[in-house]
Amino acid sequence: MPELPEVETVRRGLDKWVSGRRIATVEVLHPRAIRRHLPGAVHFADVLAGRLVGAVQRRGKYLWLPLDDEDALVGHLGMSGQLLMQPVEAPAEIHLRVRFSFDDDGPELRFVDQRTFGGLAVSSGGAVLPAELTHIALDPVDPSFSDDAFVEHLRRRRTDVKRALLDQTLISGVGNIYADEALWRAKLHGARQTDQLSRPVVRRLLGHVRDVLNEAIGQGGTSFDALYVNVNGESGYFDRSLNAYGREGEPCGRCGSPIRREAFMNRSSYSCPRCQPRPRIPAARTPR
DNA sequence: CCTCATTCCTGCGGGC
DNA sequence: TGCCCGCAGGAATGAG
Repeated sequence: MPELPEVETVRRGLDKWVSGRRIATVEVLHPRAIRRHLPGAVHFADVLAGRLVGAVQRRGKYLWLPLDDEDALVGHLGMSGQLLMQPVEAPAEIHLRVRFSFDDDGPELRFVDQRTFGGLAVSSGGAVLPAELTHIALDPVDPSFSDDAFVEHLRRRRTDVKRALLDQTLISGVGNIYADEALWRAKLHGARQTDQLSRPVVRRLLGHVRDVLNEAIGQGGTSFDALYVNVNGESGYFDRSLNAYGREGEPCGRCGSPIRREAFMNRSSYSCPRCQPRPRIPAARTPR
């Protein structure tokens, strides 16, 4: 499940392996992988052939390869997407969706994606910031991220704090895993209402979000299975550091209470029943 | 402008 | 042995 640390790990690998190289040919093996590229697969391949790749960029869970002539190749890994560097002669992966060769005949770039939630698209004139990403908020690792603006914005919302953390237009890069980890560190239940949290509490929570993301980046991300890997096909090992996510029934690292799992937004939330008590009024929705 | 539910997709594992 | 179902879940989309 690639979130910011996993995408950043991929970005670093891509930057090392494809920046400065010129794309030769592009082969689209599954149309769904380029569904966001409205002109279609033939145009996608044609417009990328011969383009020089610049320094690889990232915002939240999106990454993009700036191209000469100010366009950009935008990518999102979705649930199971991988961007892999492979020797040209390596056999095709089962879920290989798009393949890029380079004019130096070196290793090729492959987009592999089992569940096809991810995708690639060419953004016209999007080298600095692709138009497809303008609605995505800065991520907390970005030097331009404003902590003050985030605190005010979140407190003006009327929703659960976990929903807010997952809202990419409010803060980007946080997914289910790191939301649960940050909430555990902040000793907050995800169902707490955003408009009832004090500024210091929100600020502290943001600090934990940033810490957990940075620590995970330092360890090459989290991986529970082979679905998430870096460009060399290796898994990160931050999962050894997880305190809440996926640990149902295991003792809380602070108080020893068994970690609980609750349904939330058609997925799972993990938390400590003692450190993170459920709010007394789960969803008191008073008309304004 | 919000807020929220729905939808996309496939492999895996549990239950019967 | 094999089938069915639920689960994993990021983000676009549209309704209200």
